[in-house]
Amino acid sequence: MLRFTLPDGSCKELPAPVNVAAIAAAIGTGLARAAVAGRVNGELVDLETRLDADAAIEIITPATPDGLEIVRHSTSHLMAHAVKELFPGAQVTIGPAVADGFYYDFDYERPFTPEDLVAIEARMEEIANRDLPVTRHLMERQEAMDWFMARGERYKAEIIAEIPGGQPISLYRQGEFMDLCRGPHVPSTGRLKAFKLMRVAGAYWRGDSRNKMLQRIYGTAFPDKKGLSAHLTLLEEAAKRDHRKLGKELDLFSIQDDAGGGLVLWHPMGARMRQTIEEQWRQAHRAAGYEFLFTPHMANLDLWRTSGHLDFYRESMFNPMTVDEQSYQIRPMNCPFHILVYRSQIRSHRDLPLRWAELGTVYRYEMSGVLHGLFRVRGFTQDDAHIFCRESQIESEIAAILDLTLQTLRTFGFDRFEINLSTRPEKAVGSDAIWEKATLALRNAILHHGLEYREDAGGGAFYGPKIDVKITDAIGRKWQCSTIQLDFNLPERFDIGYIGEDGVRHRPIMIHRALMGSLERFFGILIEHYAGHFPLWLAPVQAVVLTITEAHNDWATEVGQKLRAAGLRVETDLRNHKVSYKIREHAMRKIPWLLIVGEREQAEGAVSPRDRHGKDLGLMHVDEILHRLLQENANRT
RNA sequence: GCCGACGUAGCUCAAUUGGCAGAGCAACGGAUUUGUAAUCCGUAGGUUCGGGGUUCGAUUCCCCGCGUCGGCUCCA
Repeated sequence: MLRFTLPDGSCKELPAPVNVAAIAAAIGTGLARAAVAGRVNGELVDLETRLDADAAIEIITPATPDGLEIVRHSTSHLMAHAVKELFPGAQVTIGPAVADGFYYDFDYERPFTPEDLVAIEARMEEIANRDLPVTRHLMERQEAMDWFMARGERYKAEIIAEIPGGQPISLYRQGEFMDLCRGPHVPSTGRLKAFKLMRVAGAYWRGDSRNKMLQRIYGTAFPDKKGLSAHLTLLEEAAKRDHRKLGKELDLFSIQDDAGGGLVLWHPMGARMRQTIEEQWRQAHRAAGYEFLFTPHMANLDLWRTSGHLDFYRESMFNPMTVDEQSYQIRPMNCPFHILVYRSQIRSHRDLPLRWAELGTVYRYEMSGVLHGLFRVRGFTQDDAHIFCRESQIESEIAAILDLTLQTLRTFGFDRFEINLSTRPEKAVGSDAIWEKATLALRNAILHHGLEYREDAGGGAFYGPKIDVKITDAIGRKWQCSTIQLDFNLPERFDIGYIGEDGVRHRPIMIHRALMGSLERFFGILIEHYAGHFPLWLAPVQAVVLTITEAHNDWATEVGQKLRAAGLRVETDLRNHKVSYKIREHAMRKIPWLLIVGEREQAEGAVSPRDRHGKDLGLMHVDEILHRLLQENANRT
């Protein structure tokens, strides 16, 4: 008898030999039907895996993240199978499950067309319906290489050559199709019921642009049709929120060839929003004890030589320009300037910490193919700041920065965070002692906030450990905006110091941090997060007063003036059009409040407010709506 | 940068096998004075991304360039 411990702590005893599927069956028929794989002593295995010792076991169903990944991985094999049937000349390479589905890279004589995708998907359906068993086979290294080489699958042979010795080489067979794979996989192709091929794209073998470009087919798969259609709906929803589309519709910004790719033009409505964002930022920083700097957009190339950017950041920098026979560099970062300000006088330990912030516009060279709306640009403004402090102040400064970060993100409607702490990489500057001390300070600051975090060991930059904060938007997508980065390098390179209590010169610690990251990108995220329906405090136009006929123009004008005088962004629409026409137009502009003015309103010194959901609040005195709007504006809801 | 798809009026899109480049919205002019998501009539609007080629004839086919979009880390 073998004894299997289930996740809930209970046990099942079964006579050997037994496989994972049999254990699932012993637990329940429903579970057995849903099972796609098992986890035995922490390791994922196929259902057919035979067990001949006691073990901790878990049955994996597609409802779990692991199960879903297996379904997707198996679907990628299904796709490769279909491709090999339709295009026998195609070589298979790799085909993993990824965040939203899966892909498989092929080497084929020509690119796949959208029509090919339709055919491949149809063939996948057919193979799934054949319900072929998916079975695992172990092979000797040489045998496996010969097997693939005999079939012209050179990529697979290359992969096998790289598998470390001692590791078993496993292949999975479904019908005529056999693929090198670690597994595990679903037990049969019939288990794959809901998938869709999304697009073809070029992708380099091993992601290296020196290698051959392969044809990558992306697809997605779910345990059932319902999951698939929910996912497709989400994609549609994301498309509706696309900031490039909304940016045009709401006339917020543009990016035009005449100026250049990746260079953003902020239109009046977008600029209003940016000013609101910046004003909020300034006020929060003032309250948190920051000073503000303004520094130039370019500098003598020597500055970038001293900072080291010329060595390790060159690829992202624009070429220098020549001024009076000297080379000048448009800035990719703000930090060297802040250091120059620091260095402009002798600093005492009593001066520290110094917290200096700047909305600094920087220019970075990005390859043309990666430019993407506001998300990936060549000129952008960082909400940058540098804190110079003593070692002993690291922890409290980091804690304060975290505070300000979360407070800022919450203000903009984000309240789900994911925090990442990245520690010392192999190659690094600074002593082990300072790394250890600093990393501990960062960890403590996070714990002090009672925040959960993940540690990325070795993921830090060579010049210091860092904390990244990711936010989750309204449709569940994650974005990294904030970053808090310690720097042991620049203070050294610029040889900055402060005089300590002991009268001796010490090296300060430098902290770089950005909360929103790039204002352009953050703005894009805000647009998508709110789908253009901005909260009142951010909306470029907060209310429009609109008339029924021109007999009400005077009153409407007066209302507009009164609201504007109170600091609200209010327009009046006196045009000779039907109300329904005007309402439609402003509703499409996603204006939060429409204030309708007609005979009755005029007579009573009132307006009839209509909220963004189309709800008519009825007659309301102008002072009352003013109060209400101011309230809403102040609450930032 | 590389692979693929795409590029038509300010915007969203049409235009058989190559045969006079169109519609709606927006703009402009006029009529309409209107009560909660589109009043009616009219006018104007184009180097079909740029350049070259094939052809009697090119938005359409071919080549080059530019731009946009989707990708190019997620290791069998």
